[in-house]
Amino acid sequence: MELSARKKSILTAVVEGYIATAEPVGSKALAERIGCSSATIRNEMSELTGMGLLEQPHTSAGRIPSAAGYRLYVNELMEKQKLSEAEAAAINEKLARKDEQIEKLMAEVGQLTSSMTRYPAYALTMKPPVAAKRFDFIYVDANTFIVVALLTDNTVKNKLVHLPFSVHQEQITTLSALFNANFTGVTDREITDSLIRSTERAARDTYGLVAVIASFLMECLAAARTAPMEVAGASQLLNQPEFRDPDKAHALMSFISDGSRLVSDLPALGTEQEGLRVTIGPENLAEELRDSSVVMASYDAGDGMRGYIGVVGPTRMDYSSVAAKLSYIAAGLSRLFAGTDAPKGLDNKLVLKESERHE
Amino acid sequence: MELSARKKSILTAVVEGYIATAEPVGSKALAERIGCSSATIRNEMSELTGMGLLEQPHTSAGRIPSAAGYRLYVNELMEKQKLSEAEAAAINEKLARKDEQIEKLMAEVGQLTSSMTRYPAYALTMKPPVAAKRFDFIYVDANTFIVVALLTDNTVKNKLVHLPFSVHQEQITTLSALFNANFTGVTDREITDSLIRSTERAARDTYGLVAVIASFLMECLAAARTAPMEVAGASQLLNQPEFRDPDKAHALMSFISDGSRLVSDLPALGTEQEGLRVTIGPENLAEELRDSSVVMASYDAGDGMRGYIGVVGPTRMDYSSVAAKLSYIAAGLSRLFAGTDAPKGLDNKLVLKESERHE
DNA sequence: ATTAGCACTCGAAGGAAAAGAGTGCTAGCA
DNA sequence: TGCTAGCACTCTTTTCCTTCGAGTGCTAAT
Repeated sequence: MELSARKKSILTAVVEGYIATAEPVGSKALAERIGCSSATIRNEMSELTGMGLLEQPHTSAGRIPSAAGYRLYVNELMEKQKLSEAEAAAINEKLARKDEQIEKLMAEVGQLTSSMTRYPAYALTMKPPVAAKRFDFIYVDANTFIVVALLTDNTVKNKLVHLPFSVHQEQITTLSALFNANFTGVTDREITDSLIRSTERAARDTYGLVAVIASFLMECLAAARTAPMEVAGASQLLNQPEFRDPDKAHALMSFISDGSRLVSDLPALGTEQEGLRVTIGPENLAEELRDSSVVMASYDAGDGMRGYIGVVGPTRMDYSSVAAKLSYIAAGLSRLFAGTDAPKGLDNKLVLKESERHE
Repeated sequence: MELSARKKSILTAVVEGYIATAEPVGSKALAERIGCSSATIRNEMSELTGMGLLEQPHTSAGRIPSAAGYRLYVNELMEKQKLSEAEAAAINEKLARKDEQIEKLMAEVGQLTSSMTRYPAYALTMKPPVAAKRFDFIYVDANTFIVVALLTDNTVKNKLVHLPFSVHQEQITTLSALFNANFTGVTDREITDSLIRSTERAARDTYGLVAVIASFLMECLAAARTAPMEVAGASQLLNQPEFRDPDKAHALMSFISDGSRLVSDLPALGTEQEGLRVTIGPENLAEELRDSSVVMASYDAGDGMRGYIGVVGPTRMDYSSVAAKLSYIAAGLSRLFAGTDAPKGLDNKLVLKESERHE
């Protein structure tokens, strides 16, 4: 059922008023803004309450939006807000010098997001499965060699291996050839015991060397896929009046500080609109988030990777402003990963397309 | 001036009572424990107050320890507490399976420390300067090669380089030889412009390749030295009654969440006793820590590295228990790094001494 | 030196009253 | 029919006052 225009503006005004002040909004305050008397507003509000879009904390208080009210506001009523030039400039400046390794970049993006929105923020990247493209074994000395693996996502992993016995250069070379033959193009799930056994036989490896290197490879491949989740600015929660109760604050903060809990619940839900997803209060799966809202934006991290940034806050979150900021940052990140912003901090004569580096 | 034995036990009782209850301690409560009447206690407490060891929140309240009182308690009165077997077992178990890269290890140690003490914790490692031991350049294709650097701390760093022009295998080999000749044994401070220039000339490098690789190297060396600082469990603060005021909690939490602020102030102060250092309230340099105390323990991380773990809490911190736990964890870490605990998670037939891996 | 006793202080807790904000409803008006 | 003015009513918040109790400081007695 479609709402009348006036109901819409009343709902909008209640939502925005409540977002701004954290106090229930009364009819009198709206009369001027809507352009009719407070009694009329009261009637309308009463109906909106009946429809489940507004709530009354108690009989003689103003109205606050219900989860459904927020949802309607976010879906239909909210105006797309623009960033101030100063804000845009601040974001651009932060993103401009980003040529670091991806973990650091994510950590800084998290902090940027948190400081711009004044809510706790998280940042993560989802990667597709990877495999090794090639192996190189560097012979260091009789007891030492280095395994270097170039992965399909163009990251490089390495491992220094010390042995309690001697090997010859040729043995290393053989091993290298075997790994290049047997383990390239293989994802972590495809590394089976039988693959390891057969390679061991081929290498005449009685010391478990193959197994060690294979398990190193599996670890790398698994790690390359799991998202490094960054959480920043958890203490921003304490700015919000709804978290002046330390117990509530503590509960939510422990939850969001545990990245794994957050990430396992987040991507499952909500529908995405223009790369933006808003999950309001009880829509959240996690019990701990039932009084909170989550706004997340996604961006294209290149090579089929998808990245996410988001913030957590009370349901009374400034959705409009947060959405604008997240979209802006996400767009900046997409651009960054697309490489149209040349990575800086390197000698630009070279225009190296610097891959993600691993340390 | 030396305190009488009775004054000492009164001070001890006040400190421990206040630590336990967060309430000012009155004379009546102590009478039984000390073994004389409350009036006597009052006289003694009055003198202790005069000496600046105790304080009165207001006329008709009990006494609480002053910073000086805590200090005296920590230095002379506090009994070394032993861990319960369950606690020790929990720590051992956590530390037992630690063969990961150092950043992850530090993060987990921080979390362990925080969860054992119920205070926010931090963990960091100070490393001596490092240099490269050897370079290997892996030719991938005409436009791509990988630089692998083995550092003196036995970590391996690598970088994938894409070129907008072609190179031959031999050019890469030449470059490799030059880097092994000019850049091994060189710390980050010693990489000068003139060194880069002369290498560039020797390599007939007109594309700035040498500069790019050198700057990569500098970054690695610098990063290898700077401590990765991990902060964990900041939300534990909210368990403490002194941080029920959200503003205070927020102020301190933002401070400790910013690792750099913390690390710059911490190591400067306090005197270390048996690897343990306690900094009480106003002894802290940082304004934000003036109402808080910091306890840190150091451990030997091998290869001349020193590691630190610590917790931040109210001045009314359970120094005795925290000190015991930190010492135990620190000792465990020293043992871990000394390698007497064999790293697990690897095929033990091999007894690989696995170096720190870099990704 | 220690203790019992007592007057005094000051915060905490409780409770009634007043204030204030907002509603729901009814009646009147265009 | 839709809007508005008015008013009684509800419920929270604030304020103020009292009471209570813990604890002190001091004095006098042991």
